[in-house]
Parts: sequence; C-alpha cells; structure tokens
Amino acid sequence: MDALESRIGMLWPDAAAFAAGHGLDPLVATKLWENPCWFSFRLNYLALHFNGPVYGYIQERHGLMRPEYVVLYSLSLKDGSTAKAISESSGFPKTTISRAVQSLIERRLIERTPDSGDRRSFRLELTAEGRRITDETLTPMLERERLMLAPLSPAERFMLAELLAKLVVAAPTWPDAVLPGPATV
Amino acid sequence: MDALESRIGMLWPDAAAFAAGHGLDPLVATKLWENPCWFSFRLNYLALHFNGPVYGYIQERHGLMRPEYVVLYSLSLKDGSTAKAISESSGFPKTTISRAVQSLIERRLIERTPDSGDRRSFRLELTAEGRRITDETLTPMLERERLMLAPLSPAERFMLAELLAKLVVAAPTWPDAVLPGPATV
DNA sequence: GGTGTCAAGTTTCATACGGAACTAATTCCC
DNA sequence: GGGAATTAGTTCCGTATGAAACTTGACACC
Repeated sequence: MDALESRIGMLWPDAAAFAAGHGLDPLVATKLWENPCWFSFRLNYLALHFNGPVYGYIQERHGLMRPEYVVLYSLSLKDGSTAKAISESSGFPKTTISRAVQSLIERRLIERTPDSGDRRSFRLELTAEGRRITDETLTPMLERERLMLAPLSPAERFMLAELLAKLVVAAPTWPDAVLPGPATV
Repeated sequence: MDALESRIGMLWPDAAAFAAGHGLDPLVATKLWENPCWFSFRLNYLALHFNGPVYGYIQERHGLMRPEYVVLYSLSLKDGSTAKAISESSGFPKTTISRAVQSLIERRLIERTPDSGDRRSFRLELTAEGRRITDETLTPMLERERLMLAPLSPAERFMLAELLAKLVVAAPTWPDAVLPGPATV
C-alpha cells in the first residue's frame, strides 16, 4: 500500500536520458531516479562527497586520521566531552575513539583530566595547539559545505536544514536494529 | 560576510536545554544546533543510522560484507553494470569492489561475462540466487527508510527528496579535493 | 557492607580495507 | 601502423579498524 510512498524519489521518467543530459554517470542516475531506497542513497552519496575531500585534506595537511579529527572537532564544539559521548555522537566504536584519544594526547593536541565525581571517565580538552588546528581547518570545511549547497537558494538551504534537523531529533526513537522480517521467526 | 549564511543550521538558542527537552544526547544537540558545519553532521549522522542497522542485518542474515552487498544492490538496480561504475557510484575504491566481485562470483550470487567490444571490462549480472537476496533484503531497507522519514509529512518528504536530488545532480561539478587555503602556498 | 549488575575505557587480535604498483587492453596521434 | 598515454581490473601489503574480552569503578539491592 506504500507502493506510491516509496516512489517519492523516483519521479523522473528516464534515468539514462537524464544522465546524458546532465553529465551524470548512468549508474548514479539510476541510483538517483530508479531507486526505491532514494533516501539512503542520496544521504550516503552526499556524505561521501563531503568526507572524502575534507578528511583527505586533513590527513594530508595535519597527519590526522578521521577518528582523530572527529575527536578534535567534537571538542572544538563542546570542550570537556567524554570519549563515550564522542563515540555515540559520531558513530565510531568506543575502541576506535579510545585509540584516537591516546594518539591525540601523545601529540599534545588534547589533555585528559579525571572527571570529578566519576573516576571511570575523563574530561577531554583541547590544548592551544589542538584549537589552532580546528580553527585552521574550519575554513575549508565551511567552504566545502558552501560549495555543495550552492545549487540551493537560501530559502531552500533553510528548508533543508530544518528537514534534516527534524530527522536527527527523532533519532533517539529509532530501534538500533532492523527487525527480522516475519518470515524469519 | 557569510557569517549569517553558515549559521543557517544554528537557529535554536540553547542546545543543552533542547537536549534535555527531547531526550537527545547533549553532544548530539550541540553538533546539531551549535555547529557551523551543520550540513555534513546531519548527513553523516543520518547515514550512519541507516547503514549501521541495515548492513548489520544483512551481514548477520546473509553473511555479506557491506561492499559485497553494495555490488549486489547496484546490480539489482542496473544489471550488467561494470565494476568501475559500481565503484564510482558507491565511493568504494575499485580494489575493494574487485574483491567483493570475486567473492560474489565464488558464492554464485553474480556472474561475470566479458564485455563485447572492450575486453578489459566485464558485465556483471545477478544470478537467480543473487536476485533472491536483493528481493528479500529490500523490505527491511524500505522499512528502515520509512521509519526514519516518519517525522515528515508527505509534502515534506517530497521536498526533501527534491532538495537532495538537486545536490546529487550538481556533484559532477564539484572539485574532488579541498583547495589548500591561501596561507598554504 | 557485601554481592551482582552495569558502565567507561583499554587491550588484544583477526581482518577488511585502501594505496601503490602491476597487467592487459584501448585510444590517441603523428 | 607503432609508440605514448589511459583505462579496467587485479595483486600485494601495511595498517587502521572494530568485535570480544578484560579492568576498574559506580550503583543497586537486600
């Protein structure tokens, strides 16, 4: 009964013709216009085209792996966060974050001070040098976003920001596993 | 001068208060409402909450790694695609796709036939068994998208689909590296 | 105030991953 | 038509990664 609903993203008649007309790879056009899972494809495709260039640049310029920079960036937004919070908000497993934290401490980009009250966890804080790196990196990141969002009008950008925010806000209500289909029982 | 522009996604006054009111992790709220790079965060966060559950399920139920399933799914949309096209449309490096293809051939989920005309490349095609798996997996994938998009009205979903599509269409015009800032020269 | 359960972070270990170099086929172009 | 430059795909190899097990501390419960 949702046959119509799942076709929301598939309103272009002919992916091949569209691809030819827009300099788009034919398979990309198919995934864009003839894909029942239109949402996840667009999400992943766009995320990819942000992450690749940006983390490539950071890696090359500062020698930081992606999880390391994720920690740094998280602290630049909220200094004193714990490894746990960073892990959950970024989606990297806590083991990966733990390693990143150690590496950043060795490089004196962050400091770890025991949390008063709970001796299992630690406040993580940027050093001056760590802050310098996040400051310096913000410009190219913003520039990349600007570039990617350029096709939209300001009103459209605002609309997009709102729609995505609505979804993020709802995330805590989502189950963290896909239910096995009824045939599996 | 774009100070305003980059604050598009940051229109909520107090992330901490918002988090408390919505059962949202405080760091997530900060990344949502006090983050100059609002776009990439929302993109990655949502992609993550699709990929994790869905690929976890596929891995568990069918023993397929993510790149393997990406190949399978790509062929379910456009049978006869080449490894190259799959690599570029999915963002996985060609070496990873190559390995996935080999594994899928061994498991008789796809077949490889030499491309008439260019003997370097191969048409990849689903076997009946491969098709069975993509058919069977589509339901939980659609269900996950439905769940994630549930907070939006049909009109909003349509709007979101359109906005994201506009961006994907523009992707071929994006440089594939972030320019080094002027201070780097 | 012990005992069992849970949570933050670390260590261990097997492996999936992706960059660099390679092979083979194609295209360019003089 | 023949050599240079490109392209599809594979192989090799070092390593970043994440699941499972572990450590240490908090908290519940009686």
